[in-house]
Amino acid sequence: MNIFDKPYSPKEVEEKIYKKWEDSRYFNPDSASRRITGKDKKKSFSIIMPPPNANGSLHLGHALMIALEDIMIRYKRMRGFKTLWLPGADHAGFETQIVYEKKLEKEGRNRFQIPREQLWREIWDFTQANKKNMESQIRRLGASCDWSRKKFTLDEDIISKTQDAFVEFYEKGLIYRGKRLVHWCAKHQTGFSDLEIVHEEKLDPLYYIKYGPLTIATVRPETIFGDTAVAVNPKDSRYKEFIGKEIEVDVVIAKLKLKVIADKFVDSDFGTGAVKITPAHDLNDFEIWQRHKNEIKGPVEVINKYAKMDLVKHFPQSEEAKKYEGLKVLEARKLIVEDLEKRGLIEKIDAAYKHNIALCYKCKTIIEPRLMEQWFVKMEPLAKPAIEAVKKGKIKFIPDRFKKVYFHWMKNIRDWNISRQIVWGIQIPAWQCQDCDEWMIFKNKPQKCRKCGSINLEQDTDVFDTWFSSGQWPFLALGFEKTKKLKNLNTKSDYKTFYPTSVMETGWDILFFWVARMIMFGLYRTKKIPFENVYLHGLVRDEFKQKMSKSKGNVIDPLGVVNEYGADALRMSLIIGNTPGNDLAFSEDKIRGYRNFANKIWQASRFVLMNLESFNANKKPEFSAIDKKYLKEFEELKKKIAKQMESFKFYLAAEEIYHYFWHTFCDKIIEEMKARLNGENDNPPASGRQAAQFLLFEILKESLKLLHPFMPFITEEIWQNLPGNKNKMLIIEKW
RNA sequence: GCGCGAUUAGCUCAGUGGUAGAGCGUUUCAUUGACAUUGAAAAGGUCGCAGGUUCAAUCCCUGCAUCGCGCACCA
Repeated sequence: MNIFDKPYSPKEVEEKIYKKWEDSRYFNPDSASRRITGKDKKKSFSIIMPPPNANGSLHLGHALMIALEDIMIRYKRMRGFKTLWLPGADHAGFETQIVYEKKLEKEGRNRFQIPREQLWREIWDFTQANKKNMESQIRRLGASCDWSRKKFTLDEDIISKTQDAFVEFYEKGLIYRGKRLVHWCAKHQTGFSDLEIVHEEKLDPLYYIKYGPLTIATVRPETIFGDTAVAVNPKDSRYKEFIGKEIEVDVVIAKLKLKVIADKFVDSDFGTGAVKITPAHDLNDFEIWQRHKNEIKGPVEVINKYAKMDLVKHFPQSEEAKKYEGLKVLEARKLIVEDLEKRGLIEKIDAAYKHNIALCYKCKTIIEPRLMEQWFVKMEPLAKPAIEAVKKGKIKFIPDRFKKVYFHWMKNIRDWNISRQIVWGIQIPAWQCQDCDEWMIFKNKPQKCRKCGSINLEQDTDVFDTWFSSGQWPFLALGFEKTKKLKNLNTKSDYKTFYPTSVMETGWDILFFWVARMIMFGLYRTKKIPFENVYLHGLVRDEFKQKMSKSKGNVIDPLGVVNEYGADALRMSLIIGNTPGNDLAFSEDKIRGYRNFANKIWQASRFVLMNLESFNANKKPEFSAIDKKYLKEFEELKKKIAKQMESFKFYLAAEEIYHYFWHTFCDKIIEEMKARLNGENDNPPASGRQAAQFLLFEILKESLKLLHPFMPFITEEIWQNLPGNKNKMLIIEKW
């Protein structure tokens, strides 16, 4: 029975072929490289798959990532490299926790009422189920990754080594605990790093408030209770006489004695040129306080973690204070403005002052800066070598322009708050004495407090920012051991063979979150770059360039597409027309086009095979001039495509082979050969037919190889049905 | 505010210092002989605007405009 008697059915073929690949174990470099010969056999090529978040299903962005990486991997494997693509899944700390919290909400439950261990277990089960589902989805997309090496970011060894890193950083002085203003989301009840907040332009009233003898302008009058000073620019002649003096300010619930200080930060042209200083609730004011620690009073916290007023403790004797207690920030703002107005203390109000406010990136709740003790990583010493490595070209960015964005961020980097007040993550190995508050950093619980000797020690309940562990993913996933000397490592160690990895392929949107941190951590811990190339893909958008989102209803499910049109068609439609760093407009029309192309490959193969009667592959026929021209052309095409593959121009390579196969091989060569295959216009008939057969068969075979990285399933299926290819597999053929 | 992109055919995008390219779409024609998931052909572009460099600019430089994005502690 000839497989070409039926139309090509991706659904049947793809699952069958994937199973064959897995059974062959050729995804594993140890098996595959034994079968491939070539001068590059000893060289390795490795990609660590960015582990998808184990909190949902794969979306088109994942499909794009899989397609790109599989193309590189298959190409290099066929080129004879020892090729490893290591798959994994990410526990995705905060992200997963909020996905799970939404689920809890639907069930009428609340995370704050669930004991820590139980919540952890529940989320664990949740991620395990997602993980399994995602792995099968990755298979459907044709990923030739080595499943025997798959890793999860909460595997025991990963947790352990992440904690080691924290201890090591601490010992080297790169970690400190500090009471700082932290970006706090009152809804999620956790602090964030600078990257997890977004800024949004907003119009708010700007209040001019009589402030003792001065007038100040503010958008947050409710923080007035926490004011500890007034600042002016040292050069501002209007306020010269006040500098260094104390003024008395009526803040409704009390009279505050505040010192006037001079600081260059203050812009004389803004507002009145005098600024109220609230170190507990404003990042700038906090910094001003730090510069004037000896002159003025420190932070007075008047807003609590629920973003509600909390001031009676500071003003116990004030009756008025009780009125404000427990009010939400915005309610308190309204009330204080009313009260100030009653006292004639509001000078004027600019109704629509345009400014930027900080929001939680996830729920868009207004960030309430809050004074908290957290663990911070000193970034500057880590950033320096990471900037150098890119500057010197040890790590290349594709596209190159992202270097600039990277440098800009790295040069202005600030210390990184890695404490998160959630349960889903790797718990920080820090222990606090309950008697004297001393902190100790050890992998395991110390016997007793080093300061007071108490045995009453508790572990920090906070967990790491998930990027603290993902930042170390490339070397941790490859089994890096800090404790052993490198030369003592088993020679078969994956770390030794595959690190530094060849390419990190991921979305540009996580350049700072992830890529930059991997470079910093990699250089610091392993003394090597974690990868040689960074390939950054863009966002997959809908056909109108709109972001896909559930609420817009324009989400395309990659698995739905695979079921209807096949993974090969999906992959082509994600690759062609998609340049690195740019977003992609995606539509079903496009997929249909490549489904048609798959059919074209099928039909062309069918035609060539149908006409192979009495063909002797071992006997090289006499080629005509035009035959030679075609063969030469094809050789040139191969070289061109190889060059494009090496320079990461997959969109060009794919288009090139697509165009050649359809419009040169099918439309021209096959059409021309038809007459010769039928023995027409041929003298003597046999040789012309032989040459035509040879030519068609040769170009078909070689085209399948060129197409394989892009469309692995259909090419493999056809390959195995070519005469003489029984039990042979295209996946390990020499390119 | 600082920075980064983009601007080329109806749409989505490539591209190059020397008569403009692809895919999709459109129009016309063809066709039971691998394939209608097809073939042949056609229409369609002052390559955002203004200067400059050059023998020659869509490409290099400068400025401007429009759109998009990133970063950012001016109350």
